[in-house]
Amino acid sequence: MAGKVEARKAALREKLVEAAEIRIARDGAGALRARDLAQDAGCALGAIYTAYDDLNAIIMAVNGRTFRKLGVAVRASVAEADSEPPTRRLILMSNAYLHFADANTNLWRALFDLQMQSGGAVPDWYMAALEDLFANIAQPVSELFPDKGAEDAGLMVRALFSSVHGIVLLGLERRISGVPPEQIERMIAQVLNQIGQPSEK
Amino acid sequence: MAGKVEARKAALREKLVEAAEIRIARDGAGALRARDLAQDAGCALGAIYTAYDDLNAIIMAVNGRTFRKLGVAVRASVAEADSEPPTRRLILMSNAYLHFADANTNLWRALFDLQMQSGGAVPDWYMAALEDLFANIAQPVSELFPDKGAEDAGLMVRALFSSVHGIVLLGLERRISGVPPEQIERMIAQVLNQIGQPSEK
DNA sequence: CAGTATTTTGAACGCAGTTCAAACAGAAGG
DNA sequence: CCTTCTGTTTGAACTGCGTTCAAAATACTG
Repeated sequence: MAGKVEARKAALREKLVEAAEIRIARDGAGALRARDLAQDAGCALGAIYTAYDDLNAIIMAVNGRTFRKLGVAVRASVAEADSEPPTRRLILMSNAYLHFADANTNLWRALFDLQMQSGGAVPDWYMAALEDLFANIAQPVSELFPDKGAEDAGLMVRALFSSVHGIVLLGLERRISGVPPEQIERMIAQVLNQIGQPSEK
Repeated sequence: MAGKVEARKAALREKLVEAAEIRIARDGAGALRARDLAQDAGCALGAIYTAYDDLNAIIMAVNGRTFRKLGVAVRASVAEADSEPPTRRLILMSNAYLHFADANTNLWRALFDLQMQSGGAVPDWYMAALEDLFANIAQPVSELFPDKGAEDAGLMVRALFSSVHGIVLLGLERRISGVPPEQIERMIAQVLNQIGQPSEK
């Protein structure tokens, strides 16, 4: 039976990402240790490297799961909000983004903590996951700025995502921003309401 | 002579930050190695730890210099622009921020890459340097939103800084954003012009 | 110049990620 | 049931890191 070995390896991969996810969520991606992981997954140290190229690959696998959860959270925030005005929908999604980042800080940080040195190329599925996130805000943006061409609209989508990301990023870094979490929502709303306000004719 | 030893230590500290700055600028803070640093500074490995607590403290010292240079660049961008409208001044400063980050990517990244685990507290001068950065944009913001109270204005200042920071951060990460650098300016302008537009009254 | 205090040094320690020779388990043949 | 062969699993060992600290070098003092 050839599938037996495959199945075993798949089970190991699964156990490893699960263990890694728990540890990253608790202590951050920087504190992930191969030896701890082997212990948690009940495998030998070397076994890790039969399932993944290196620790970074495991972090990337965890990132894949995190992206999925983040996508679910963001989409859920506007699932029942079709009839809300676009600015309101942007705020709902941004707040969902904020709350996800706040509740899963270490996992969320790992998403943007790609080990910059290693290799260089980001996997395709990673880019695709980001595009998916962008896609959520493309609709409200096109409603807000119907006159913009495809290129400008695309830039605006990225710009808005990046803005909210920046506010959440520095906002959650209490030590840096000095802003308590409950005020981050207000900052997002201030910026998005301002952006979404109708132009003076 | 007691000052002799002090002077020597001060010279060593200086040589170490300079060497560290060069290496960080070239290879990033994550690639800084104690042994390389000792070689560059022409001192023994252990000597590093007579001048600084650890490598992190040296990175922080480099961050101090980077903050000063960044402050100079941002202030210079609006030095002759007193009579420009506030939105225009915000855009000028943001572009200066972008260009500084683009030209000194590794040094700039190190500013926000504080080793989150170590200690926890950020030094006072670091917070003060950030406040200085914020202070630059407080003036245009108060002109744009004269009705906002002190608290809301403060939040808006932080929100705008964070937004621009986010746009620059993800924008410079070509692998993530897929946006060529010359378009980042357009994103910033789109967002700030939108925010600065007069309300429909 | 001897003796003492201070500073500087780099070998050594502990702890990482990763490798790979050896131990092992399973299948096939005798 | 044992032997051999094959592919898998293992964890000791290798390398490279930040950091320490006993010893060597240097500077001070009587």
